[in-house]
Amino acid sequence: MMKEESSDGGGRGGGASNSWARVCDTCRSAACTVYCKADMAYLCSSCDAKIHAANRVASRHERVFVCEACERVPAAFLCKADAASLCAACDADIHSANPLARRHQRVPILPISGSVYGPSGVAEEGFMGREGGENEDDDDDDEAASWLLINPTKNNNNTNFLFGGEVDEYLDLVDYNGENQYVDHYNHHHQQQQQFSHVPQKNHMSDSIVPVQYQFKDQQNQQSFQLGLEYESSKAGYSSYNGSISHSVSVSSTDVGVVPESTMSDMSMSHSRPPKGTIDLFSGPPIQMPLQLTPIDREARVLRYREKKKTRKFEKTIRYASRKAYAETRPRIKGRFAKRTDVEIEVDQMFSTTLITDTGYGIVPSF
DNA sequence: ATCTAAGCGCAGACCACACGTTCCT
DNA sequence: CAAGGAACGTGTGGTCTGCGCTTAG
Repeated sequence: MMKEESSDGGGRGGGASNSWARVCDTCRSAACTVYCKADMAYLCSSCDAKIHAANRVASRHERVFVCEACERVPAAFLCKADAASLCAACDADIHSANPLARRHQRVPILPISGSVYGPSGVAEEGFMGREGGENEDDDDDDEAASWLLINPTKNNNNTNFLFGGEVDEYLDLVDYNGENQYVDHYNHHHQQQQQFSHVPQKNHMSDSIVPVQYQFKDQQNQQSFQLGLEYESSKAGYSSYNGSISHSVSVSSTDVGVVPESTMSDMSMSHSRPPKGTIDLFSGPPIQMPLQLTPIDREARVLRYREKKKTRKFEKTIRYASRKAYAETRPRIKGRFAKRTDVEIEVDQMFSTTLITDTGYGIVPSF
């Protein structure tokens, strides 16, 4: 879904967004976040707030969020699964990538009118309070923050194990989870919870994404919870995808304080205690979270998260075509690779020799 | 309303081995 | 410092298996 460097006007760079994001038509510095139909202008959230909060007429202007993928054209669809506003092109691009993506439920995006920054919507401080605030990013921000960042005042002693990784791993986790449907459930709360200062410490688990479920696979009496979400997966008709997601997101709510405590409490979690017989891995003293994120750091991390989210790919990527070719020709027993017999090796050698002599080329890995 | 069994779907494990990377001489 | 070899780690796909969820009885 790589975006081409289109030439449809709109300056590049600028602000805290992508270098190729369209910049605000007003301030010419920040990345635009909404498109005002009435003004036919792309505006950053700051200018949008200023302009459309100026008077009642202006506040009635219908705006639409800019596509979160290309950030260059107005969004046409809202992907519920990704919690992302996408233009038609990006929507088609992203959701044709693989069968899972195709199952994402999208709805035509509705224009915004009135003040999205006002108190009626969300607390101004929370929604627009940050410098260079990106309102369309707030879902992402909140999403990221809700997972990455822990309420410093309630330093949950359960959070450290699972989310012991550094923030980027957090991000990866969220990224991995893909589905952001919990955002809606969390938004309201996290919009009031923008001040996070602690992030987990880096762990030594791995440098890659590890599904949450995997880490607790062996724990008995694991009680999955789905972050208080009603996925309505089967009802919605994308059971398989949501199923997998639920696997990813599902964690032992009892054993792990995956979610910031405050969130947990708001979710009316019914499983607040480990079941009897299980080992509470998190009952120990809380690990200190020394790292404090400055707003800039936070911004950078959220941006990085968003970048990764945009470029994520669900399809399997073949890094070594030669290995793929070998794997496909390799003998198998019940799907498993089997040892080659001498005869097979000789045949292979004959073929490879023939191939080289015929074509003049050997098998060269293609990257 | 609750329990149980059956059915279904998905994620992960498994295997051998060529190739890439790292380390050492 | 460069070159060569050894050792080790990685990646690849089809099938099986276990687990969780849904549905029916």
